[in-house]
Amino acid sequence: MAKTLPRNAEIADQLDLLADISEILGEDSFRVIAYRRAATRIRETPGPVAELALSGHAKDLPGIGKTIEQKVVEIVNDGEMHALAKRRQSVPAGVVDFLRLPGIGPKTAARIWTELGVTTLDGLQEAAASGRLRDLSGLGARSEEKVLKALEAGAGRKAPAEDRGLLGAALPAVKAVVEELRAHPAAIAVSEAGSVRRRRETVRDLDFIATSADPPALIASFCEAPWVAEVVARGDTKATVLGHQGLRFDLRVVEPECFGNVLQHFTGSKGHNVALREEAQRRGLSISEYGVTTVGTGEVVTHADEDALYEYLGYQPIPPELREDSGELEAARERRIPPLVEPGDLRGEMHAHSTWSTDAKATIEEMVLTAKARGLSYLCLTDHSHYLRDGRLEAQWREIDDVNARSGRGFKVLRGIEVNIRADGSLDVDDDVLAELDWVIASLHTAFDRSPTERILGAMDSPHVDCIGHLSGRRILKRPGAEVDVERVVEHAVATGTALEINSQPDRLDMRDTHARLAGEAGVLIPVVTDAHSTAALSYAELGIGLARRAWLTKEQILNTRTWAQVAKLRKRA
DNA sequence: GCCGTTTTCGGCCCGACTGTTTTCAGTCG
Repeated sequence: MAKTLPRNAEIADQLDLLADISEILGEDSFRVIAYRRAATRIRETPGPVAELALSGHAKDLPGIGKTIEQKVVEIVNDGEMHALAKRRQSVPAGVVDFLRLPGIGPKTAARIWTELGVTTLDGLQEAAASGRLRDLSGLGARSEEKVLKALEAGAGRKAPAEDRGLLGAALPAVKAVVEELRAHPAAIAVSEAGSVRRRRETVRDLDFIATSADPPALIASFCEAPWVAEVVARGDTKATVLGHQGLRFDLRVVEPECFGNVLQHFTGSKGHNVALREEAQRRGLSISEYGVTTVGTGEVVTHADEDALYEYLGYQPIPPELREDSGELEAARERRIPPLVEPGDLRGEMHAHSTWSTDAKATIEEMVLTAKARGLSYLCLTDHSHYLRDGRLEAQWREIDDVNARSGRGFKVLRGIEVNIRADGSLDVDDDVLAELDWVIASLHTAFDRSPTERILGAMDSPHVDCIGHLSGRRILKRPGAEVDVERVVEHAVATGTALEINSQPDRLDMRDTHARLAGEAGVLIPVVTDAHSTAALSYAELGIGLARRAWLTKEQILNTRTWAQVAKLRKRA
């Protein structure tokens, strides 16, 4: 039997651990950076990197060379990179955990271990409590205090992803704050920044950049807003506050002439900025949040406008969602950044539920009214198949007909369904019933670990299945989702003419960005859907559009930017 | 360890903050 290949996440974790250990051992810092870069690259690669490494193509990925490719092959063969296996012998496992504590980096971690002989978090806690930490030069009572406080809060013992929240939870708050700041008389320009602006699926700190005629007044209004639970830091140009749900908001007020530079800097990503600066450096330019310096002359140029900054550097303006160091700089140099799909491009909803699904909250009519108000012209009602047995499907159709009769021209409800792909791969609705429907979504809802890829491929073979719902079944921050071979699925979607949805539920966002990009490049038709179980949830479309933009998708690649008549012609049964 | 519009060798982003120290190394984003 074939060996199961290590997942990208596992390879990346090993590289990150190797980087941590190498850093503690004081090895060449540029090699450490190379390990970390490779780890990030591998984590963001849509297909299995192990497979690429075996065929000698992993080194085609930027940041991966012969040596790291070989290390990936070692994982396949022996379960662990040899360099990692060797170094683990020399550094106690607990010392690596020190790095997760604030203020403790590789140098300090190494000295705590070698000079104090402390090798566990418990040992560190004791050393800090008994005042032994201050024996190290450069560390004092303040450092001990900080370490103790962090350890009490559980730092170092949990995974780093756990302090992130869902974009869907943060985005409404971010928009409200931007609007509030803009309405202030002292405000000139206000923008969100950071990972929210890039529409990353999870976020931590929420960043805002503003220009103002009276910075202290704007800062004051920000800190004294009713939604602020605690002011963490407050200066004349910068403040950090906590909201009541624990979200952290960061506002920087800057001079109007460098608004573009600061916004670009604080939008990130870090990888994008590093790559941008490296390219600039080769041309004798130095970029910072304060402007672009020509190294030879010392001349500094600032930009009030972010697009103008990119143009000055020789790039087509790059939408925030693409700034992940995943090919956007090269594309922008060659002016190949595509016009990305926008929220207003959507014409219909293709995955939504009504009270016919007992887990949903709104009637068909209520869903229709909200969809209409959002500017849509059709809605595929795709209630769960298991709630539509024993004549209930026909009854649902009668209600659909009634609603259609009442809502008149300009809007249409289509007969759809979301069928389950059972553990054995079969669909839980008969073909003769599916044949009568306008839109059929097949989804995994159970047994995620039982041959998910084969079950999905099988569902796509059905002439009645128009679309696969939430491909992996993941719940962000809750469960990882099925191990689906996305490359095979995408290939088969093209071959069978099956669509693959982008599900906009805040904790699904499934397919994820890198997979959606792969599907789009292959020519799969991709509906952006909300899977709404309430009228309010129809607004999640914005999250799905953010995901689609992160996947470099244009209006043409998104199925429901078309009218229903146009969509119907693209169905596999058409 | 990776990489190339000066380079297959010799580079590798930038600035602020922190805690400690007295000029800075380490950490952070």
